[in-house]
Amino acid sequence: MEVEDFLEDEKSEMHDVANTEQTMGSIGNEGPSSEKILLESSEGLLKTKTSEADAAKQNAQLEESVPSSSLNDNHIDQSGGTGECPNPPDGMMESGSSASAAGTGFKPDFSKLNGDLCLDKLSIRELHEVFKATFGRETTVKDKLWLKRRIAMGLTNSCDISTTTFTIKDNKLVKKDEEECSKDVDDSFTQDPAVGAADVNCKGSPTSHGSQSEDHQSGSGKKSRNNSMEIDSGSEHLNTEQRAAKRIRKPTKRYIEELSEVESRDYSQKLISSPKSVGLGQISPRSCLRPVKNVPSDGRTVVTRLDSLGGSGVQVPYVSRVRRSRPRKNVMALMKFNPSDMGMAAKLVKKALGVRSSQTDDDIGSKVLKRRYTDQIQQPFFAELEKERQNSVMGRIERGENLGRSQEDSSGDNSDDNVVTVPTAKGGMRRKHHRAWTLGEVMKLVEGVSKCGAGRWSEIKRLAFASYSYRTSVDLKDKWRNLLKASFAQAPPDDGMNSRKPTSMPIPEPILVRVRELAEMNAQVPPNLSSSKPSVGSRNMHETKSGYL
DNA sequence: TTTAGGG
DNA sequence: CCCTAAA
Repeated sequence: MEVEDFLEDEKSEMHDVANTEQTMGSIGNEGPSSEKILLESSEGLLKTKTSEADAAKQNAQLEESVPSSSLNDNHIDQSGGTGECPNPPDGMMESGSSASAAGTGFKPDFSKLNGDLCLDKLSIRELHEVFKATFGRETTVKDKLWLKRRIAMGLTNSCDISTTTFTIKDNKLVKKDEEECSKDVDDSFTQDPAVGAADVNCKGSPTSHGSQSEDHQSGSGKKSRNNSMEIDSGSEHLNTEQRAAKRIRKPTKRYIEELSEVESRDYSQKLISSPKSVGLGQISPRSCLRPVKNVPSDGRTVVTRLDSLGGSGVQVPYVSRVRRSRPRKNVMALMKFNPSDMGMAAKLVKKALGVRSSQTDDDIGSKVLKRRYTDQIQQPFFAELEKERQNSVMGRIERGENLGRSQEDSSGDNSDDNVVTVPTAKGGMRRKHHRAWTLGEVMKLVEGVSKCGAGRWSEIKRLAFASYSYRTSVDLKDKWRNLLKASFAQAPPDDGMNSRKPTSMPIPEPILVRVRELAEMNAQVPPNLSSSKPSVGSRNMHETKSGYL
């Protein structure tokens, strides 16, 4: 799981990089010096998950760091004007290429990372090099994943400590302040060849930039609490590894969803400031409501917000929770079945491609695909069902219904989803993940029950509702329960049954009749009512049919 | 994971 | 619709 998480993280990081680079382009021009872009984008890769606070901090440290899209000019000017690197020591950067070295005095060999910015693509050997460049020492670890992880982390951390502790020169890690070098670190480092050089260079190291970086840190909740110890000290796994886990741990889906729901309104209204953080000039302690639009390769827009998890900033995708449905193990099997109901495909496609940027839920995308397939491929069983329905009561109804309110059917699909409502503070309980049942759905359900029997919701779900990623088996069950209730509650066959609740869409009597039949077949009839509806099916069935045919 | 029920 | 206990 961890591995997966990590991989995923890397993926998302890449997206961010793309985004970052874009942003870069525009900002770099006005920036003090534009050569930094290179370094910055590299940094961007690695600090994807850092909070805005961190970003601010880095602003101070890098002469001008990745301006997250929402950072305003102030930040940049500030950081730039602070006189970042007062005077980089002579030897420091051989290239004097301003940029990199600038604030941090940290100049890893980013060329290794440059270009595709993807550690993934590097060979072990290359990774070793990068590792060396990053940590200033060799490594013999063969594990690619470990290396990548380590490097990424090292670089990330370097943002924290580099200012006061280390600097890199010619691929070698150089300690800046001797005092800072704790024994532990020394010990571990003396094992390394590179350390020799490090120690030598230790003296002439640049002056600390801590001063100005602290200025900024006053604004960012947490300081860079780490000194030399924190850096990769060769104690390999333990300390750092744990920290790594802490830093990059992905929020659970549930967490994301829940948070999204809660904050959804805030976003739609004010993007930057939330009620909480607006008052404080500083960054909100909890989560910086800062939606960032990332444009992944697939073209979809992903909105993320920053949240602080475990102390470190994490980009939490802002999604709208449609429903927690268990991922299907066998998608193909799923796609095989699907009863009719076309037309929604178009809508869905539109929706998926549409303006909605919050549509991140995996549902939609796959839904569209599934839908497309399933429109073509129909499971024989339900195909037949479909055919059967053409001449049946249901068919009649369905078609009529579709004519009458087809718009609503599918638009209900659109309008309702995502408008997830949530309990409001002052009591008003708005609808949450509510999706009105369309008649088509109801009928599918009924058909499904008739075939599979009530209770086998899973089956029915799989067969008749494969394409509705919402609607879980539980939903079906619930709906059936309601139908049952409805079918028996009101509308005794030949009574004035026009007294329905104006609120909910009335279910056509024929359907109710059918439900009743099925209920009786399944002995689901409420005991008290069972007597009132003794003479069964054939008559009712016939009557109903004739009535509509 | 799926069902069955209660809330 | 959500949540859970059971199976």
